[in-house]
Amino acid sequence: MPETHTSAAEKILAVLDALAASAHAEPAGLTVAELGRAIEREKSVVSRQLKPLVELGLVERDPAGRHRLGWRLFSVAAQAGDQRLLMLAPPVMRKLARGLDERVHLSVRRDSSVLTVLTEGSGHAVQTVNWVGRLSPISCTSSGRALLFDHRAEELEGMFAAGVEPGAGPQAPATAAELIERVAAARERGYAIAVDEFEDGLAGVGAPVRDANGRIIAAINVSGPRYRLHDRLEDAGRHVSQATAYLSRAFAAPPPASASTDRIPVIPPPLQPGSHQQGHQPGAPQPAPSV
Amino acid sequence: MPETHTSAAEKILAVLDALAASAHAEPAGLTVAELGRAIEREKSVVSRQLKPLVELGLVERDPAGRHRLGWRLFSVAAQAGDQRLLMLAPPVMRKLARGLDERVHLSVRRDSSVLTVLTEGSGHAVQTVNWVGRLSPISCTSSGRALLFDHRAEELEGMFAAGVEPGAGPQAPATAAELIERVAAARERGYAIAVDEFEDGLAGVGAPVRDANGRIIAAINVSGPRYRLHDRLEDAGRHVSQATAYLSRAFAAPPPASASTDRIPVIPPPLQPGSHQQGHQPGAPQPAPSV
DNA sequence: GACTGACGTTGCAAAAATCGCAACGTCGAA
DNA sequence: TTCGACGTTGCGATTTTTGCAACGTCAGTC
Repeated sequence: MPETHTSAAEKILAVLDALAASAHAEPAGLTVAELGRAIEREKSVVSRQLKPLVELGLVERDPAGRHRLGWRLFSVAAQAGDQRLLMLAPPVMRKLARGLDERVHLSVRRDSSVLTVLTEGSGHAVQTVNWVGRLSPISCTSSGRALLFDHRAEELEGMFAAGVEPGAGPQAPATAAELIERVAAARERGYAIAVDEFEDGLAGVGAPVRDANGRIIAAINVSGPRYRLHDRLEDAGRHVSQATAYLSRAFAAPPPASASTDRIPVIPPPLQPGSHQQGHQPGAPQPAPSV
Repeated sequence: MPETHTSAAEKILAVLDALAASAHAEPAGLTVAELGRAIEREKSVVSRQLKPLVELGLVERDPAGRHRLGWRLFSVAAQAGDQRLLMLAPPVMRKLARGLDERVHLSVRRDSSVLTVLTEGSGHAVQTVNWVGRLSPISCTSSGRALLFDHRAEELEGMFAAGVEPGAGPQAPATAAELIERVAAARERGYAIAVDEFEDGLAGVGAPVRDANGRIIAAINVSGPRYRLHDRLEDAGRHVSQATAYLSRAFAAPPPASASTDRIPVIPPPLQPGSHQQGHQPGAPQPAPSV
C-alpha cells in the first residue's frame, strides 16, 4: 500500500516554493487564501502553518496580509559556501527566457547525471516542463553536453562504457563515438545543441558556466518544442553563450573582499576563447559541485 | 500552563541553522551524531529528520556522511528579491570580526527598531551575545544611529516623541536633543559610537550600508565590552566604515545583468563623501527593507 | 443600510507524524 | 578480539497537524 509519508519538511518547502514563485509576480507575495490554492490545502491549514514561519522570520507578512520569503531564510543561506552563482543567475535567466520566450534551466553535474537547480518559464501554453530538482541524462541533453565540454575523448568513452542513461529520442547518441563527436562539435561551436535526443520533438541549446579557474561549474540551457526552436537554434545558442559568459565573469568577480584595502574589485574581462583551460586539468576528476 | 508548541518549522530551522553554522568549520558539515549534539536531540531523531531533508535537496550528505546545506535551499532563496547584500556581507563581516576580534552584526531597520540579521562572533570568552533575529532600540545603539544617519532633526524629534525604546545604560540619550546631536556627530565622523548606552559596559561602533541610490539599507557594527574597545574606537570605526563602503559599492554593482550586451559591469568607485544624498530625499519615509 | 461573498482565524475530534528508547549491524582503534 | 562510536530501524506513546464548521470582519452591491 502506498504509505504516503508526508514529512513536515515537504509541507514547509511547498509553502516556501510557492512564495518564491510569487516573488516576481504582480503584486508580489501571496495572501493566505492564494497560498492555499497554490499548494492545494485548506486555508485554515495554511493560516496555522504560516504562524510559526512568520514568527521564525522565514516568512514575512506585510500590512496588507501578503506573505513573502523572510530575512531568516537568507540569513541561513548566506552562511553557506559559494552559492553566489545561484544568486546571480536568476536575473540573467529571466532575461534569457523573456527574450527567447522558451524555458531556461540552470543545471549542475551530479555524478553521471544532470541536476536541474533553477528555472524560468516562458509564456507559451506548450513548453518544456519545470525540471527543477530532477535528474536528466548527461549524454543526450544540451545541458549535459555543455557540462561535458572539457572532457577528453577517453573519459567520454569510459563514461559511455560505464553506462550513462540513454535518451528516449530517436537522435540520442547510440555510440561513444557519436557522443564524442557531438561534444567536440559543441565545444567548437561554443554551445551544445540537442534535438530529438532526450525526447522526440524536444530541442535544446546549452552552454557552460565557468568559475575563475575555468572549471565548468554549471550549464544553462534553453529548451522547447522543436517546431518553435529549429529555425533559430543559432540565435538561441548565441544568446545562451552570452548569458553564460556574463555569468562566468560575474561569478569569478567578487573576491571575498578584503575590507581593509581600498582596492576596487572589478569583474574580469571575458575569457579568451581557448584560454579557459589554463591551469586546469580537463581530465581531473571533477567532484560534483555542491551548488 | 506554558503550552510548549514546538512547530515542525522550528525543528527544521534548528537543523538548517546548525548546518549553516558548520559551513565554515573544519571539517565542513556535520555528521548525524554531531548534529544531534548540536541541536540536543537523539541521533535517531536526527537521522529520521534528515532523510526527507536530503530527499528534498535542502540538505546534502557527502559520501563521508557529513551533511551540508543543499542546493534546494538556495534555489528557493535565489528566487526572492534583492538579497544580494546578505550574500555579499558574510565574508566582509568575517574579515572584520577576525581583524578586530569582536562580534560583528549586520542589521536592518524594522519600524522604530533594529533587526539583527547576520552575525560573526569573536574568539573571546566574554563577548557580545549573538543577537540575530532580535530587535534592539534604534536610538541608543551604534547600528541604530548608523541607520538614522540621513534623518533630519525634525524626524528624529518626532520619533523620540513617539517614544522610541530607551536604552538601559547610563549614557543612553535622554532627550531628543541628545539623540540629534549624537546622530549628527556620527554622520560627521562617518561612523556611530555608542558606549554604555544600550547596556552599561557595552561599547559599539557602526556604519551604514547604502544602495546604488545612496539610501541606507543596513548597518554593520562591531561591539564588545567597553574595557576592550574604548581604546580603539577610532580604529574600529575606520575598519567598519571601510567595510560598509566596500559593501555599498559591491551591492550597487551587479546590474541585474543584460545578458545580451557585452558591457562588462564594474563595481563603481567609492562614493564621494557627502555625495551619497544625490537624488535621495533624506526625509522621505523609508519603508523598512524587507531584507 | 442590509446583503453578499471572500477573507483570515479558531475549536474540536480524528488522523498522522514525531519522539524516546532499545536493539542491531558496521567500522576502526586499541 | 574487544570496545566504543556511528547510523539505522521497530515499537508504543506522545505530540502535532488536519479537515470541517463556525465566527467576526470587511468591501462591494443592490
